[in-house]
Amino acid sequence: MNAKAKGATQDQKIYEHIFDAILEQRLAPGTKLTEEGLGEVFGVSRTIIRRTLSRLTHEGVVELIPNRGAYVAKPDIDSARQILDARRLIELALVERIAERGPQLKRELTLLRLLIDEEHASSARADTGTAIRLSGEFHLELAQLAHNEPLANFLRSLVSQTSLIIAMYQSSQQSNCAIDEHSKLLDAVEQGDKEQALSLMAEHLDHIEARLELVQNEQEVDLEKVFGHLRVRD
Amino acid sequence: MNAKAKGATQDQKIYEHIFDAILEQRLAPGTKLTEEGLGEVFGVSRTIIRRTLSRLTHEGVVELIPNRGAYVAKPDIDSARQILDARRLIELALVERIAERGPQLKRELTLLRLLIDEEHASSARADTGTAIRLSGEFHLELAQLAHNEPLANFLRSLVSQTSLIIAMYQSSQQSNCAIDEHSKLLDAVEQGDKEQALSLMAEHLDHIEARLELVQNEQEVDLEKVFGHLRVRD
DNA sequence: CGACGGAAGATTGTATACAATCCTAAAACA
DNA sequence: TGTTTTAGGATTGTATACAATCTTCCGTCG
Repeated sequence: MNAKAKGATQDQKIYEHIFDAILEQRLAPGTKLTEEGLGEVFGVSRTIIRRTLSRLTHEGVVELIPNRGAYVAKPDIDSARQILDARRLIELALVERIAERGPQLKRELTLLRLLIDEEHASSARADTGTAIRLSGEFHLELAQLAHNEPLANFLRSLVSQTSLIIAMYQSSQQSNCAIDEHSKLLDAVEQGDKEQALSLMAEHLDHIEARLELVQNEQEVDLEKVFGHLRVRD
Repeated sequence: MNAKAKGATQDQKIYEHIFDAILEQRLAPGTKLTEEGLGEVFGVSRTIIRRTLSRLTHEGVVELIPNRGAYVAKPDIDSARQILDARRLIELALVERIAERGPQLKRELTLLRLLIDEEHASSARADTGTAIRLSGEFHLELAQLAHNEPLANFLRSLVSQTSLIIAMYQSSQQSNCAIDEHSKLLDAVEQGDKEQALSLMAEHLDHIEARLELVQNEQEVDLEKVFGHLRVRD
Protein backbone atom coordinates (compact mmCIF):
# COMPACT_ATOMS: atom_id res chain seq x y z
CA MET A 1 0.00 0.00 0.00
CA ASN A 2 2.93 2.26 0.59
CA ALA A 3 4.06 2.09 -2.99
CA LYS A 4 0.57 1.75 -4.33
CA ALA A 5 -0.87 4.99 -3.03
CA LYS A 6 2.38 6.87 -3.48
CA GLY A 7 1.48 8.71 -6.64
CA ALA A 8 -1.92 9.89 -5.54
CA THR A 9 -0.85 10.92 -2.07
CA GLN A 10 2.27 12.66 -3.31
CA ASP A 11 0.15 14.72 -5.64
CA GLN A 12 -2.29 15.41 -2.87
CA LYS A 13 0.44 16.47 -0.46
CA ILE A 14 2.02 18.92 -2.86
CA TYR A 15 -1.38 20.30 -3.66
CA GLU A 16 -2.20 20.80 -0.01
CA HIS A 17 1.14 22.39 0.79
CA ILE A 18 0.68 25.06 -1.85
CA PHE A 19 -2.98 25.41 -1.05
CA ASP A 20 -2.36 25.90 2.65
CA ALA A 21 0.48 28.32 2.00
CA ILE A 22 -1.87 30.47 -0.02
CA LEU A 23 -4.67 30.23 2.52
CA GLU A 24 -2.36 31.06 5.39
CA GLN A 25 -1.12 34.04 3.44
CA ARG A 26 2.45 32.83 3.33
CA LEU A 27 2.10 33.31 -0.41
CA ALA A 28 0.70 36.75 -1.12
CA PRO A 29 -1.72 37.39 -4.00
CA GLY A 30 0.21 38.08 -7.16
CA THR A 31 3.21 35.93 -6.23
CA LYS A 32 4.70 34.17 -9.21
CA LEU A 33 4.81 30.39 -8.99
CA THR A 34 7.46 29.02 -11.35
CA GLU A 35 7.17 25.39 -12.32
CA GLU A 36 10.83 24.59 -11.92
CA GLY A 37 11.09 26.40 -8.60
CA LEU A 38 8.21 24.46 -7.09
CA GLY A 39 9.52 21.27 -8.64
CA GLU A 40 12.86 21.66 -6.87
CA VAL A 41 11.21 22.44 -3.54
CA PHE A 42 9.14 19.29 -3.64
CA GLY A 43 11.64 17.13 -5.49
CA VAL A 44 9.44 16.30 -8.46
CA SER A 45 9.44 17.18 -12.11
CA ARG A 46 7.49 19.96 -13.75
CA THR A 47 4.92 17.41 -14.88
CA ILE A 48 3.54 17.01 -11.38
CA ILE A 49 3.70 20.69 -10.55
CA ARG A 50 1.91 21.48 -13.76
CA ARG A 51 -0.99 19.22 -12.82
CA THR A 52 -1.17 20.75 -9.37
CA LEU A 53 -1.18 24.30 -10.72
CA SER A 54 -3.91 23.34 -13.14
CA ARG A 55 -6.04 22.08 -10.28
CA LEU A 56 -5.43 25.20 -8.22
CA THR A 57 -6.38 27.24 -11.25
CA HIS A 58 -9.69 25.43 -11.56
CA GLU A 59 -10.35 26.25 -7.93
CA GLY A 60 -9.68 29.89 -8.56
CA VAL A 61 -6.76 30.43 -6.19
CA VAL A 62 -4.16 30.49 -8.97
CA GLU A 63 -4.28 32.38 -12.22
CA LEU A 64 -2.63 30.70 -15.18
CA ILE A 65 -1.56 33.05 -17.97
CA PRO A 66 -0.55 31.26 -21.19
CA ASN A 67 3.15 31.44 -21.90
CA ARG A 68 3.57 33.65 -18.85
CA GLY A 69 3.20 31.36 -15.92
CA ALA A 70 1.14 30.87 -12.78
CA TYR A 71 0.44 33.51 -10.14
CA VAL A 72 -1.42 33.48 -6.87
CA ALA A 73 -4.79 34.91 -7.85
CA LYS A 74 -5.61 38.56 -7.21
CA PRO A 75 -9.40 38.75 -7.28
CA ASP A 76 -10.54 42.25 -8.16
CA ILE A 77 -13.39 43.91 -6.34
CA ASP A 78 -16.06 42.86 -8.77
CA SER A 79 -14.88 39.29 -8.59
CA ALA A 80 -14.76 39.49 -4.81
CA ARG A 81 -18.37 40.61 -4.66
CA GLN A 82 -19.43 37.72 -6.90
CA ILE A 83 -17.57 35.21 -4.76
CA LEU A 84 -19.05 36.48 -1.53
CA ASP A 85 -22.49 36.61 -3.09
CA ALA A 86 -22.19 33.00 -4.24
CA ARG A 87 -20.87 32.00 -0.87
CA ARG A 88 -23.84 33.49 0.94
CA LEU A 89 -26.23 31.63 -1.34
CA ILE A 90 -24.52 28.28 -0.88
CA GLU A 91 -23.85 28.48 2.84
CA LEU A 92 -27.37 29.57 3.74
CA ALA A 93 -28.81 26.72 1.70
CA LEU A 94 -26.44 24.22 3.28
CA VAL A 95 -27.09 25.39 6.83
CA GLU A 96 -30.80 25.11 6.20
CA ARG A 97 -30.42 21.49 5.14
CA ILE A 98 -28.13 20.70 8.05
CA ALA A 99 -30.24 22.32 10.74
CA GLU A 100 -33.15 20.13 9.74
CA ARG A 101 -31.18 17.09 10.82
CA GLY A 102 -29.35 18.88 13.61
CA PRO A 103 -30.29 16.78 16.62
CA GLN A 104 -29.10 13.57 14.90
CA LEU A 105 -25.65 14.98 14.43
CA LYS A 106 -24.19 14.88 17.94
CA ARG A 107 -21.11 12.95 16.89
CA GLU A 108 -20.22 15.02 13.86
CA LEU A 109 -20.81 18.23 15.76
CA THR A 110 -18.28 17.36 18.45
CA LEU A 111 -15.64 17.02 15.74
CA LEU A 112 -16.51 20.50 14.59
CA ARG A 113 -16.17 21.81 18.13
CA LEU A 114 -12.63 20.47 18.23
CA LEU A 115 -11.90 22.48 15.11
CA ILE A 116 -13.22 25.59 16.82
CA ASP A 117 -10.92 24.96 19.77
CA GLU A 118 -7.92 24.78 17.48
CA GLU A 119 -9.07 27.96 15.84
CA HIS A 120 -9.27 29.76 19.19
CA ALA A 121 -5.84 28.48 20.14
CA SER A 122 -4.10 29.69 17.02
CA SER A 123 -5.93 32.96 17.27
CA ALA A 124 -4.77 33.34 20.86
CA ARG A 125 -1.15 32.92 19.90
CA ALA A 126 -1.62 35.50 17.14
CA ASP A 127 -1.08 32.91 14.41
CA THR A 128 -3.33 34.70 11.98
CA GLY A 129 -2.53 32.53 8.99
CA THR A 130 -3.50 29.30 10.70
CA ALA A 131 -6.55 30.95 12.20
CA ILE A 132 -7.82 32.00 8.78
CA ARG A 133 -7.23 28.53 7.38
CA LEU A 134 -8.96 26.81 10.28
CA SER A 135 -11.87 29.18 10.04
CA GLY A 136 -12.25 28.15 6.41
CA GLU A 137 -11.97 24.49 7.31
CA PHE A 138 -14.79 24.88 9.78
CA HIS A 139 -17.09 26.06 7.04
CA LEU A 140 -16.03 23.21 4.80
CA GLU A 141 -16.44 20.52 7.43
CA LEU A 142 -19.85 21.90 8.27
CA ALA A 143 -20.75 21.75 4.58
CA GLN A 144 -19.90 18.05 4.48
CA LEU A 145 -22.84 17.36 6.76
CA ALA A 146 -25.32 18.43 4.11
CA HIS A 147 -24.47 15.37 2.00
CA ASN A 148 -24.19 17.22 -1.26
CA GLU A 149 -20.78 16.72 -2.79
CA PRO A 150 -21.09 19.15 -5.69
CA LEU A 151 -22.13 21.95 -3.38
CA ALA A 152 -19.44 21.12 -0.84
CA ASN A 153 -16.75 21.11 -3.52
CA PHE A 154 -17.94 24.37 -4.92
CA LEU A 155 -17.92 25.92 -1.47
CA ARG A 156 -14.35 24.76 -1.06
CA SER A 157 -13.37 26.85 -4.03
CA LEU A 158 -15.32 29.83 -2.70
CA VAL A 159 -13.83 29.62 0.79
CA SER A 160 -10.31 29.48 -0.60
CA GLN A 161 -10.92 32.53 -2.69
CA THR A 162 -12.39 34.28 0.32
CA SER A 163 -9.04 33.86 2.04
CA LEU A 164 -7.42 35.66 -0.85
CA ILE A 165 -10.01 38.39 -0.65
CA ILE A 166 -9.36 38.84 3.04
CA ALA A 167 -5.65 39.02 2.35
CA MET A 168 -6.19 41.74 -0.21
CA TYR A 169 -8.94 43.85 1.27
CA GLN A 170 -8.94 43.48 5.03
CA SER A 171 -9.17 46.96 6.44
CA SER A 172 -8.99 46.77 10.20
CA GLN A 173 -6.07 44.95 11.73
CA GLN A 174 -8.46 43.49 14.27
CA SER A 175 -8.48 39.86 13.36
CA ASN A 176 -11.48 37.59 13.75
CA CYS A 177 -13.33 39.59 16.38
CA ALA A 178 -16.33 37.37 15.86
CA ILE A 179 -14.43 34.59 17.50
CA ASP A 180 -17.30 32.47 18.77
CA GLU A 181 -19.86 32.99 16.07
CA HIS A 182 -18.96 29.51 14.93
CA SER A 183 -19.87 28.13 18.35
CA LYS A 184 -23.22 29.84 18.47
CA LEU A 185 -23.99 28.65 14.98
CA LEU A 186 -23.30 25.07 15.99
CA ASP A 187 -25.57 25.45 19.02
CA ALA A 188 -28.44 26.53 16.83
CA VAL A 189 -27.79 23.70 14.40
CA GLU A 190 -27.64 21.16 17.18
CA GLN A 191 -31.02 22.25 18.49
CA GLY A 192 -32.46 22.09 15.01
CA ASP A 193 -33.39 25.77 15.21
CA LYS A 194 -33.35 26.46 11.51
CA GLU A 195 -34.37 30.11 11.67
CA GLN A 196 -31.76 30.91 14.27
CA ALA A 197 -29.03 29.02 12.41
CA LEU A 198 -29.84 30.84 9.19
CA SER A 199 -29.74 34.28 10.72
CA LEU A 200 -26.52 33.49 12.59
CA MET A 201 -24.89 32.33 9.37
CA ALA A 202 -26.10 35.43 7.58
CA GLU A 203 -24.73 37.63 10.33
CA HIS A 204 -21.46 35.76 10.33
CA LEU A 205 -20.99 36.35 6.62
CA ASP A 206 -21.97 39.98 7.10
CA HIS A 207 -19.22 40.36 9.66
CA ILE A 208 -16.66 38.85 7.32
CA GLU A 209 -17.63 41.32 4.64
CA ALA A 210 -17.77 44.20 7.09
CA ARG A 211 -14.09 43.75 7.79
CA LEU A 212 -13.30 44.32 4.13
CA GLU A 213 -12.85 47.50 2.23
CA LEU A 214 -14.46 46.57 -1.03
CA VAL A 215 -14.19 50.02 -2.45
CA GLN A 216 -12.21 50.85 -5.48
CA ASN A 217 -8.82 51.11 -3.88
CA GLU A 218 -6.63 51.07 -6.93
CA GLN A 219 -8.43 53.88 -8.64
CA GLU A 220 -6.81 55.56 -11.56
CA VAL A 221 -4.10 57.76 -10.10
CA ASP A 222 -4.79 61.34 -10.99
CA LEU A 223 -1.33 62.67 -11.68
CA GLU A 224 -2.62 66.23 -11.86
CA LYS A 225 -3.86 66.07 -8.30
CA VAL A 226 -0.74 64.40 -7.02
CA PHE A 227 1.83 66.61 -8.66
CA GLY A 228 -0.17 69.65 -9.67
CA HIS A 229 1.28 71.89 -6.96
CA LEU A 230 4.79 71.09 -8.14
CA ARG A 231 4.22 72.70 -11.48
CA VAL A 232 7.51 74.30 -12.42
CA ARG A 233 6.63 76.02 -15.59
CA ASP A 234 3.52 77.81 -16.62
CA MET B 1 -2.76 36.01 -34.01
CA ASN B 2 -3.18 32.75 -35.82
CA ALA B 3 -0.03 31.29 -34.42
CA LYS B 4 -0.36 33.13 -31.17
CA ALA B 5 -3.69 31.77 -30.08
CA LYS B 6 -3.05 28.37 -31.59
CA GLY B 7 -2.23 26.53 -28.38
CA ALA B 8 -5.13 27.84 -26.37
CA THR B 9 -7.71 27.43 -29.09
CA GLN B 10 -6.51 23.95 -30.00
CA ASP B 11 -6.92 22.90 -26.42
CA GLN B 12 -10.31 24.51 -26.29
CA LYS B 13 -11.43 22.82 -29.49
CA ILE B 14 -10.45 19.36 -28.35
CA TYR B 15 -12.10 19.98 -25.04
CA GLU B 16 -15.33 21.10 -26.70
CA HIS B 17 -15.36 18.18 -29.13
CA ILE B 18 -15.20 15.65 -26.35
CA PHE B 19 -17.53 17.66 -24.16
CA ASP B 20 -20.16 17.96 -26.88
CA ALA B 21 -19.84 14.31 -27.78
CA ILE B 22 -20.65 13.40 -24.21
CA LEU B 23 -23.49 15.89 -23.94
CA GLU B 24 -25.00 14.73 -27.20
CA GLN B 25 -24.79 11.16 -25.97
CA ARG B 26 -22.50 10.06 -28.77
CA LEU B 27 -20.29 8.84 -25.94
CA ALA B 28 -22.32 6.76 -23.54
CA PRO B 29 -21.69 6.83 -19.78
CA GLY B 30 -19.00 4.32 -18.91
CA THR B 31 -17.18 4.54 -22.23
CA LYS B 32 -13.44 4.23 -21.83
CA LEU B 33 -11.42 7.15 -23.11
CA THR B 34 -7.86 6.07 -23.82
CA GLU B 35 -5.24 8.76 -24.02
CA GLU B 36 -3.52 7.43 -27.09
CA GLY B 37 -6.79 6.82 -28.92
CA LEU B 38 -7.98 10.37 -28.42
CA GLY B 39 -4.52 11.66 -29.24
CA GLU B 40 -4.56 9.97 -32.63
CA VAL B 41 -8.05 11.22 -33.42
CA PHE B 42 -7.08 14.83 -32.76
CA GLY B 43 -3.49 14.55 -33.94
CA VAL B 44 -1.86 15.61 -30.70
CA SER B 45 0.22 13.89 -28.07
CA ARG B 46 -1.02 12.39 -24.85
CA THR B 47 0.12 15.49 -22.99
CA ILE B 48 -2.71 17.57 -24.42
CA ILE B 49 -5.31 14.86 -24.04
CA ARG B 50 -4.26 14.38 -20.48
CA ARG B 51 -4.87 18.03 -19.66
CA THR B 52 -8.25 17.90 -21.35
CA LEU B 53 -9.31 14.79 -19.48
CA SER B 54 -8.22 16.40 -16.24
CA ARG B 55 -10.43 19.38 -16.95
CA LEU B 56 -13.38 17.19 -17.84
CA THR B 57 -12.81 15.30 -14.62
CA HIS B 58 -12.98 18.49 -12.59
CA GLU B 59 -16.27 19.26 -14.26
CA GLY B 60 -17.61 15.87 -13.31
CA VAL B 61 -18.33 14.47 -16.76
CA VAL B 62 -15.31 12.17 -16.77
CA GLU B 63 -14.14 9.86 -14.03
CA LEU B 64 -10.39 9.40 -13.75
CA ILE B 65 -9.30 6.21 -12.01
CA PRO B 66 -5.59 6.13 -11.13
CA ASN B 67 -3.62 3.67 -13.24
CA ARG B 68 -6.83 2.58 -14.89
CA GLY B 69 -7.78 5.39 -17.18
CA ALA B 70 -10.59 7.80 -17.93
CA TYR B 71 -14.23 6.89 -18.39
CA VAL B 72 -17.32 8.88 -19.22
CA ALA B 73 -18.89 9.41 -15.81
CA LYS B 74 -21.75 7.22 -14.62
CA PRO B 75 -23.42 9.20 -11.85
CA ASP B 76 -25.28 6.89 -9.49
CA ILE B 77 -28.71 7.74 -8.20
CA ASP B 78 -27.54 9.38 -5.02
CA SER B 79 -25.13 11.53 -6.96
CA ALA B 80 -27.87 12.37 -9.46
CA ARG B 81 -30.12 13.61 -6.69
CA GLN B 82 -27.38 15.82 -5.30
CA ILE B 83 -26.66 17.30 -8.70
CA LEU B 84 -30.30 18.05 -9.41
CA ASP B 85 -30.71 19.46 -5.92
CA ALA B 86 -27.75 21.77 -6.40
CA ARG B 87 -28.98 22.77 -9.80
CA ARG B 88 -32.36 23.78 -8.47
CA LEU B 89 -30.73 25.94 -5.83
CA ILE B 90 -28.42 27.69 -8.28
CA GLU B 91 -30.87 28.21 -11.10
CA LEU B 92 -33.61 29.61 -8.90
CA ALA B 93 -31.18 32.06 -7.37
CA LEU B 94 -29.87 33.10 -10.76
CA VAL B 95 -33.31 33.56 -12.27
CA GLU B 96 -34.27 35.71 -9.33
CA ARG B 97 -31.31 38.00 -9.93
CA ILE B 98 -31.94 38.11 -13.67
CA ALA B 99 -35.67 38.80 -13.46
CA GLU B 100 -34.94 41.89 -11.37
CA ARG B 101 -33.13 43.41 -14.32
CA GLY B 102 -35.35 41.77 -16.92
CA PRO B 103 -36.68 44.77 -18.83
CA GLN B 104 -33.16 46.10 -19.44
CA LEU B 105 -32.15 42.91 -21.17
CA LYS B 106 -33.95 43.12 -24.51
CA ARG B 107 -30.83 42.58 -26.55
CA GLU B 108 -29.48 39.64 -24.61
CA LEU B 109 -32.89 38.02 -24.54
CA THR B 110 -33.22 38.03 -28.32
CA LEU B 111 -30.00 36.04 -28.51
CA LEU B 112 -31.53 33.52 -26.18
CA ARG B 113 -34.61 33.29 -28.33
CA LEU B 114 -32.45 32.35 -31.28
CA LEU B 115 -31.06 29.50 -29.21
CA ILE B 116 -34.59 28.33 -28.51
CA ASP B 117 -35.34 28.34 -32.23
CA GLU B 118 -32.36 26.13 -32.91
CA GLU B 119 -33.49 23.86 -30.14
CA HIS B 120 -36.94 23.53 -31.67
CA ALA B 121 -35.44 22.85 -35.08
CA SER B 122 -33.19 20.03 -33.93
CA SER B 123 -36.00 18.62 -31.88
CA ALA B 124 -38.27 18.69 -34.94
CA ARG B 125 -35.82 16.67 -36.97
CA ALA B 126 -35.51 14.16 -34.12
CA ASP B 127 -31.90 15.08 -33.47
CA THR B 128 -32.15 14.32 -29.78
CA GLY B 129 -28.46 14.71 -29.03
CA THR B 130 -28.25 18.24 -30.36
CA ALA B 131 -31.55 19.10 -28.70
CA ILE B 132 -30.26 18.06 -25.31
CA ARG B 133 -27.05 20.01 -25.78
CA LEU B 134 -28.88 23.14 -26.93
CA SER B 135 -31.27 22.89 -24.04
CA GLY B 136 -28.28 22.89 -21.72
CA GLU B 137 -26.72 25.81 -23.52
CA PHE B 138 -29.89 27.79 -23.04
CA HIS B 139 -29.60 27.43 -19.29
CA LEU B 140 -25.94 28.39 -19.39
CA GLU B 141 -26.46 31.46 -21.55
CA LEU B 142 -29.28 32.55 -19.31
CA ALA B 143 -26.98 32.15 -16.33
CA GLN B 144 -24.44 34.49 -17.89
CA LEU B 145 -26.91 37.33 -17.50
CA ALA B 146 -26.68 37.15 -13.72
CA HIS B 147 -23.11 38.45 -13.81
CA ASN B 148 -21.73 35.96 -11.37
CA GLU B 149 -18.93 33.98 -12.93
CA PRO B 150 -18.38 31.44 -10.14
CA LEU B 151 -22.05 30.53 -10.12
CA ALA B 152 -22.23 30.35 -13.90
CA ASN B 153 -19.18 28.09 -14.07
CA PHE B 154 -20.56 25.85 -11.39
CA LEU B 155 -23.86 25.60 -13.22
CA ARG B 156 -21.96 24.59 -16.34
CA SER B 157 -20.65 21.58 -14.51
CA LEU B 158 -24.10 20.75 -13.15
CA VAL B 159 -25.82 21.05 -16.52
CA SER B 160 -23.26 18.78 -18.15
CA GLN B 161 -23.77 16.19 -15.51
CA THR B 162 -27.52 16.50 -15.93
CA SER B 163 -27.07 15.41 -19.53
CA LEU B 164 -25.35 12.28 -18.28
CA ILE B 165 -28.15 11.69 -15.82
CA ILE B 166 -30.74 12.01 -18.56
CA ALA B 167 -28.77 9.57 -20.68
CA MET B 168 -28.75 7.05 -17.87
CA TYR B 169 -32.15 7.40 -16.29
CA GLN B 170 -34.60 8.74 -18.83
CA SER B 171 -37.68 6.57 -18.58
CA SER B 172 -40.14 7.68 -21.22
CA GLN B 173 -38.96 7.87 -24.78
CA GLN B 174 -40.92 11.06 -25.14
CA SER B 175 -38.24 13.64 -25.57
CA ASN B 176 -38.51 17.21 -24.36
CA CYS B 177 -42.26 17.46 -24.17
CA ALA B 178 -41.90 20.74 -22.35
CA ILE B 179 -40.69 22.25 -25.56
CA ASP B 180 -41.60 25.87 -24.97
CA GLU B 181 -41.08 26.18 -21.26
CA HIS B 182 -37.93 28.02 -22.14
CA SER B 183 -39.93 30.58 -24.11
CA LYS B 184 -42.40 31.19 -21.33
CA LEU B 185 -39.60 31.56 -18.85
CA LEU B 186 -37.99 34.22 -21.00
CA ASP B 187 -41.29 36.06 -21.28
CA ALA B 188 -41.59 36.26 -17.52
CA VAL B 189 -37.99 37.40 -17.19
CA GLU B 190 -38.45 40.05 -19.84
CA GLN B 191 -41.42 41.49 -17.98
CA GLY B 192 -39.50 41.46 -14.74
CA ASP B 193 -42.10 39.20 -13.19
CA LYS B 194 -39.88 37.60 -10.61
CA GLU B 195 -42.50 35.40 -8.97
CA GLN B 196 -43.68 34.04 -12.28
CA ALA B 197 -40.14 33.42 -13.51
CA LEU B 198 -39.25 31.57 -10.34
CA SER B 199 -42.22 29.27 -10.44
CA LEU B 200 -41.74 28.59 -14.15
CA MET B 201 -38.12 27.64 -13.54
CA ALA B 202 -39.12 25.43 -10.63
CA GLU B 203 -41.73 23.73 -12.79
CA HIS B 204 -39.29 23.33 -15.61
CA LEU B 205 -36.80 21.56 -13.36
CA ASP B 206 -39.61 19.45 -11.96
CA HIS B 207 -40.46 18.29 -15.46
CA ILE B 208 -36.88 17.36 -16.17
CA GLU B 209 -36.81 15.24 -13.05
CA ALA B 210 -40.22 13.78 -13.73
CA ARG B 211 -38.90 12.24 -16.91
CA LEU B 212 -36.29 10.31 -14.94
CA GLU B 213 -36.54 7.06 -13.11
CA LEU B 214 -34.41 7.76 -10.13
CA VAL B 215 -35.22 4.52 -8.44
CA GLN B 216 -32.69 1.87 -7.73
CA ASN B 217 -32.60 0.23 -11.10
CA GLU B 218 -29.49 -1.85 -10.78
CA GLN B 219 -30.57 -3.62 -7.65
CA GLU B 220 -28.72 -6.70 -6.60
CA VAL B 221 -29.89 -9.47 -8.87
CA ASP B 222 -31.55 -12.13 -6.79
CA LEU B 223 -30.48 -15.33 -8.48
CA GLU B 224 -32.89 -17.36 -6.39
CA LYS B 225 -35.81 -15.43 -7.77
CA VAL B 226 -34.56 -15.55 -11.31
CA PHE B 227 -33.64 -19.22 -11.50
CA GLY B 228 -35.43 -20.70 -8.53
CA HIS B 229 -38.14 -22.43 -10.58
CA LEU B 230 -35.47 -24.18 -12.63
CA ARG B 231 -34.18 -26.10 -9.65
CA VAL B 232 -33.15 -29.48 -10.97
CA ARG B 233 -32.14 -31.24 -7.84
CA ASP B 234 -33.65 -31.15 -4.43
C1' DC C 1 18.56 61.81 -23.94
C1' DG C 2 14.89 58.77 -25.25
C1' DA C 3 12.95 55.30 -28.49
C1' DC C 4 13.33 51.43 -31.22
C1' DG C 5 15.37 46.83 -32.20
C1' DG C 6 17.53 42.65 -31.52
C1' DA C 7 20.13 39.05 -29.12
C1' DA C 8 20.69 36.26 -24.80
C1' DG C 9 18.61 34.15 -21.00
C1' DA C 10 14.77 32.35 -18.71
C1' DT C 11 10.25 30.17 -18.67
C1' DT C 12 6.53 27.79 -20.51
C1' DG C 13 4.47 24.38 -24.23
C1' DT C 14 4.71 19.92 -26.42
C1' DA C 15 6.29 15.46 -27.62
C1' DT C 16 8.43 11.39 -26.48
C1' DA C 17 11.15 7.85 -23.98
C1' DC C 18 11.14 5.02 -20.19
C1' DA C 19 9.16 3.14 -15.78
C1' DA C 20 5.33 1.40 -13.18
C1' DT C 21 1.02 -0.64 -13.12
C1' DC C 22 -2.75 -3.19 -14.69
C1' DC C 23 -5.31 -6.57 -17.56
C1' DT C 24 -5.49 -10.93 -20.13
C1' DA C 25 -4.77 -15.30 -20.82
C1' DA C 26 -2.25 -19.36 -21.08
C1' DA C 27 0.21 -22.71 -18.29
C1' DA C 28 1.26 -25.17 -14.07
C1' DC C 29 -0.37 -27.18 -10.11
C1' DA C 30 -3.52 -29.28 -6.74
C1' DT D 1 -11.85 -29.46 -13.27
C1' DG D 2 -10.84 -25.43 -10.76
C1' DT D 3 -7.45 -22.47 -8.74
C1' DT D 4 -3.17 -20.10 -8.75
C1' DT D 5 0.88 -18.39 -11.18
C1' DT D 6 3.18 -16.12 -14.34
C1' DA D 7 4.43 -14.18 -18.63
C1' DG D 8 2.92 -10.84 -22.36
C1' DG D 9 0.77 -6.92 -24.01
C1' DA D 10 -1.45 -2.72 -23.25
C1' DT D 11 -2.16 1.53 -20.70
C1' DT D 12 -1.10 4.99 -17.56
C1' DG D 13 2.62 7.75 -14.67
C1' DT D 14 6.79 10.47 -14.68
C1' DA D 15 10.85 12.67 -16.26
C1' DT D 16 13.24 14.91 -19.67
C1' DA D 17 14.61 16.80 -24.21
C1' DC D 18 13.52 20.07 -27.45
C1' DA D 19 10.62 23.89 -29.44
C1' DA D 20 8.12 28.15 -28.88
C1' DT D 21 7.49 32.21 -26.43
C1' DC D 22 8.38 35.83 -23.44
C1' DT D 23 11.44 39.01 -20.71
C1' DT D 24 15.39 41.63 -20.15
C1' DC D 25 18.89 44.40 -21.32
C1' DC D 26 22.26 46.36 -24.12
C1' DG D 27 23.46 48.70 -28.29
C1' DT D 28 22.18 51.55 -32.07
C1' DC D 29 19.80 55.15 -34.13
C1' DG D 30 17.14 59.32 -34.37
